[in-house]
Amino acid sequence: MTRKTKLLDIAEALGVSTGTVHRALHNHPGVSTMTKTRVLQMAKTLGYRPNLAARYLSSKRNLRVSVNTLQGTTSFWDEVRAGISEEAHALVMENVEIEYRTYPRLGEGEEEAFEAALKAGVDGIITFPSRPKSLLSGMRRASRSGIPVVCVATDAPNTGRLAVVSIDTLASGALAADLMGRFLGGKGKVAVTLSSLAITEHAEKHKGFASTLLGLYPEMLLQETIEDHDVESEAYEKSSQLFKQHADLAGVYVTTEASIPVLNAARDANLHGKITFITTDLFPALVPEIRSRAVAATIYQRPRTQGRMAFRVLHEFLVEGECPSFQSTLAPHLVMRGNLDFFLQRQSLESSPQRAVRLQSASPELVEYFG
Amino acid sequence: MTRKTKLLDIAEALGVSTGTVHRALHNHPGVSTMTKTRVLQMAKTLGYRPNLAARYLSSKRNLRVSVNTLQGTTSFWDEVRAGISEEAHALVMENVEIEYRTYPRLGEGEEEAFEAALKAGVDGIITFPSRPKSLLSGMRRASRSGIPVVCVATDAPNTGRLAVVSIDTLASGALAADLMGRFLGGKGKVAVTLSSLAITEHAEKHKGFASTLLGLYPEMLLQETIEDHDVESEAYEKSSQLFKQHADLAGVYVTTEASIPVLNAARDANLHGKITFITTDLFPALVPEIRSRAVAATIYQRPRTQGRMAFRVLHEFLVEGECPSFQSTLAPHLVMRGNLDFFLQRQSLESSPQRAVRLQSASPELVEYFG
DNA sequence: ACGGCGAACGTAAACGTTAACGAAGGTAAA
DNA sequence: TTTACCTTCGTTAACGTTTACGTTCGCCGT
Repeated sequence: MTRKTKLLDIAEALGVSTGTVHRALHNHPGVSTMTKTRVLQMAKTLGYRPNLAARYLSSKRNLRVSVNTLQGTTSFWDEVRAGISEEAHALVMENVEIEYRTYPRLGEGEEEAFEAALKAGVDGIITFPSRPKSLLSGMRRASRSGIPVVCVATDAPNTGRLAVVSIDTLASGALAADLMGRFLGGKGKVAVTLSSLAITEHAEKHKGFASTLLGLYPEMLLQETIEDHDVESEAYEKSSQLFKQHADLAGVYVTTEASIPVLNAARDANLHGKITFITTDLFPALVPEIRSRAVAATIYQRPRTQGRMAFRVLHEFLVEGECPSFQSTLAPHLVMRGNLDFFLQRQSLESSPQRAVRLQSASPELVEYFG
Repeated sequence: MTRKTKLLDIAEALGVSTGTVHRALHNHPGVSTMTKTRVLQMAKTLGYRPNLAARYLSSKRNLRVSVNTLQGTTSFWDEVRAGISEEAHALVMENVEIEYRTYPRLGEGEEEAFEAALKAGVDGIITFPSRPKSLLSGMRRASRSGIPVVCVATDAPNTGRLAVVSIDTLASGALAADLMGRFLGGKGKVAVTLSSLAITEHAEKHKGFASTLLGLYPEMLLQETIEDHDVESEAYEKSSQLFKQHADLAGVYVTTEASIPVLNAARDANLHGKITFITTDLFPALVPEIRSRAVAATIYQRPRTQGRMAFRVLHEFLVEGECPSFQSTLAPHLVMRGNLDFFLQRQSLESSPQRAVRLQSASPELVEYFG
């Protein structure tokens, strides 16, 4: 294989200077249409690919990305932010500044945060579009200005966003359904509780659950769905009512983040050991419920990995002008009593990443890490 | 925050030249002990961290890594190699050459491949130590020569290897046990088939399965374990015998790669629908078994991700002199009939990674990707 | 005293890209 | 014609590290 072609190769092949080639390749002003097309053509035939090391070394601009997420009452978004921060830190090469903009509740202050990020002139945005409609205008504008926006956890369709990183929602629902069917021996009444069918993410999980359950376990009965709008009291009230109406309920798939109120409602209705629960996410309050086997299984949405992926996609686009894919869906992890401890251990390990250094051949310049 | 300290900063602070600083930091000859310690001290107080872009741009040495794995009859190792290749390709910055050395069978040609890699003078090795004892001498030598070795899929203890990337084996076994217990309603006879208890990986899976099963489902009975040594006929014979001896067997956890012979033995013993199977890995022949529900669930070991992680760890060490951790364990994925299709779709997507480019702000230099 | 020889250190040219500045040439206004 | 001002392009100094090569020294042996 011949040496990699560089700017100078293109320049010499055309009898121009590297400056002209650079301007042509980057759509900078000051190049005639003729030479620009000639440069582009030659770049293509020579198979030019930029040397990122040289590019970074030369331009000391630092990228600024805004991370707009829910405030961290639930540990989910803390983990997402941790994943983003980790991946950003791993890119020692680059100089990335991360600005966190959080909003307290679903849809509250979401649009303002986005506008603030735009006004601040960031180079890219990672956001959780809980209310896609309210963000539509802002995201469209960002798209037109060439500012890439990556959605995490849930999609915002038709907004011109660069990419979306999320759990495979259909697969999550389908897995929950198949597990539920197996756990219950293929028969019984089951129900789903979720935040709101208006959110793409939850609607798809429900769809995956329903279609798989009906397809694989035709003897099972799916009751009507509960929407709690992420309000704990609403979750408790509505599920209490559900348990009252269906005393013979065998299983519940809880897609809500507010799974504790649902469990409490079951406990108060004296259905504690009688209902098989499959929940979503993994947070401290859920741990004893899994350990006591009140919850049969929970579907872990890997927030940290979602954060890492989101940043990686955005960064790759900012640096290279392309990104791996428009849609990155992760397979969820299944956590049960059996492997719960391994998960908790993994989490605690990840949150205090003690970097390993090999004494023998470590460069002396790295001694600082020992402290 | 002040600007990053560079070589020149250290040099000026001490009244020496950048060349001396560089030699001191890298243990190169030609520096007095006095100045070397002074440089190291100053580097630490100034918090020097090398600029990797400049480093790479300057030195055009390319890294060579050897990947020693099993020949790709099973799709597992093909996926591992694909993951390595993917991650290597993603590092556009660096110039990494990957040399694949494969051996036909477990322990056959393994040592020779390792010696060949050492003799070829590679900068790092990724290997699958199926017979850790046979590799011990070679790996010890590699360690002394400062050549990092990363183990994939299974560990090779006390060999001085840099790191190991594998599935969390204990968690895998524990998850299988908990699922088995739930599927079977907490009672019944179950058995385990595996390759060999001499392989760390399989021994740990068995340990996780056994302890979780006995701990969580005290009414279940665990029969003695079958070792098939990765020979298909042996797997068939021994499991046939098992089914004959225990006609009331309720479930089998198949950790072997040779799960098909076990399923066939059950079919020939007319136990087809009566036994709940939990298998390992996901390969074409297993797909119809899952679809027909002969296999209740399979534990997917994410070979591609293992490959990616292995390369990433090795690369980070080669470039930065440190690595994220000595032990990277991945959580396995659970594949059932419900989410099978999503997994197959994901695999096919990953194997033909169609890169997405955003037309609007894509640099013209990237036009080549459209072809 | 001379040459030779290391050890210890300085010097400067690479690596490929970016961006600021300058120099041609042409056109339009004075 | 001169002045000014574009457009189009060439020139060059950064960016921080690596590395080959030069330069001092002091020391030894003849």
